[in-house]
Amino acid sequence: MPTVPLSRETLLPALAAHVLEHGLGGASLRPLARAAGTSDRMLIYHFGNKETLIADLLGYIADIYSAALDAALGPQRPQTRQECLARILAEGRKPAMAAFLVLWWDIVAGSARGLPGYREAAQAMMTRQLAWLEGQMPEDDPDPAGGARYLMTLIEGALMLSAVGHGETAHEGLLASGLLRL
Amino acid sequence: MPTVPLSRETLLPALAAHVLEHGLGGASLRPLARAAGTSDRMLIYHFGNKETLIADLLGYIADIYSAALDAALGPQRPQTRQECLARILAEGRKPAMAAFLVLWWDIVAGSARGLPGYREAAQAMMTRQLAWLEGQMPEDDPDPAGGARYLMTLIEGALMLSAVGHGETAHEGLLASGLLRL
DNA sequence: CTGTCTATGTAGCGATTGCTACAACGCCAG
DNA sequence: CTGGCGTTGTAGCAATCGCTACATAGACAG
Repeated sequence: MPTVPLSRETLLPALAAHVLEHGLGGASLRPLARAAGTSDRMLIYHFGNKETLIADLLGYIADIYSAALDAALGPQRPQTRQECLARILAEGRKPAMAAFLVLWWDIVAGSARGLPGYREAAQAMMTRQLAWLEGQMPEDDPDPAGGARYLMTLIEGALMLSAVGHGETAHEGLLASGLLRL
Repeated sequence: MPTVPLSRETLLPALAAHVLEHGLGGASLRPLARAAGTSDRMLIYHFGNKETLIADLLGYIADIYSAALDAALGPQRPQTRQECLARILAEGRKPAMAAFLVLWWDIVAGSARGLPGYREAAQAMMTRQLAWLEGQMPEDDPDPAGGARYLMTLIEGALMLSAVGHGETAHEGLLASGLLRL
C-alpha cells in the first residue's frame, strides 16, 4: 500500500480523533503521535511546537464541527421557535454529539483560562452555530436575530447544566419558559 | 510563632487558593505543596493519593462557594424577574468572581469527562445556586420554582457565552427575551 | 557524480510526574 | 527508661514531559 505523505493536513484528522476520545488536557505528544501513526519527533517537525499544534488542531476541529453542523441541517425550516428549540436539543442528545460535547467543555475551560488558540476556536464554533441558528428561525419570526441569540443562550445553558448533572433543572426551566412543550 | 498542625482542614484553604489562581489542569503535587507550605510527601500522607486530594479539594471549594453566595445575598428580595436577573448578572461580573468562573469551567469540563469528584462538586454548587435563586424570586411570582430554573438556564448560558467571547451575543439574547431592559 | 534540501529514525536531554522506602523526631503510656 | 505511634524530612524510583542533536535516506538540480 502506498504510504500517504505526512503533513499538517494529513495528520490533523487522526489527531482530532485522538483528542475527541481522550480530551485535550492529557494530550501529550507521544500518544498523539501514536494515534497518527508517527512519532513525537515528526509532530514537532511539522508543527514547530506543541502550542501551535494544539492551536492548529483546534482550528481544524472548529472546521469539522461546522461541517457536521451543515450536514445535520435539514433544508426545511421550523414553523415556530418551540419547534426550532426542540429540534436543536434533540440534535445535542444524539450519541455522536456526546464526544464532541465533552471536548467542547475542555475548549471552553481553555478559553476562559486564556490558553492560546482556545478562545479563537470556541468563538468560531459559536459564531457558526449562531449563524446556523439564525437561518433556522421561523420565516415569520418577528425578530430572528434576537430570537436566535435568545435560543442560543438557553441552549448553551441547558447543555452546561446537563454536563454537571442538572439536565432536569434545565428541562424544567425550558418548560417554565413556555418554549418547550410537554 | 506557633506552627499550626497540618491536617486536611488546615491544608485545604491554601490548596484552594492555589487552584483558584492556577487552575485544576496543571495542579501537581509539588506546586500544591509549596503553596500550602509543606511537601508533596505530606500531601500524600494526609490525603492518601492525588485523586482523593482533588476530590476533597473540590468539595471544600463547593463549600466556600456556597458561603460566598450566602454572603453576597442581600436580605431584600427583588420585585421582578428582570430585577432578579440583572442583580445576578451584576454579581457574576464582579472581579472577585472572575477567578471562580475560570475554575468553574475546569470543573464543568472534568464533570463532563467523568473525572472522580468533579460531577459531585459541580452538582452541589448548582444545587446550592438553584436554591438561592428560588429564594430570590419575587414574592408574587406565579411560578418561583420554574422561574428560577428558567433564569438559571439563561444565566449559565450567558456565562458560557461570555467565557468564549460571545458575551455580546448573550446580552442581545437576554434583551430579546424581554428579561433584560436597556 | 555531487551537492543540497526535505523527511525521518534513534537516542537522549533535563525537568517534572505521582508516589514510596527509610530513617528520625517528639510525644505519651507503661 | 522504653517502646510504640503519629508526624515529618531526605532521597529516590520509574515513567512521562516537550524538545533537540545527530545521522541517514531519498529526491532532485547542476
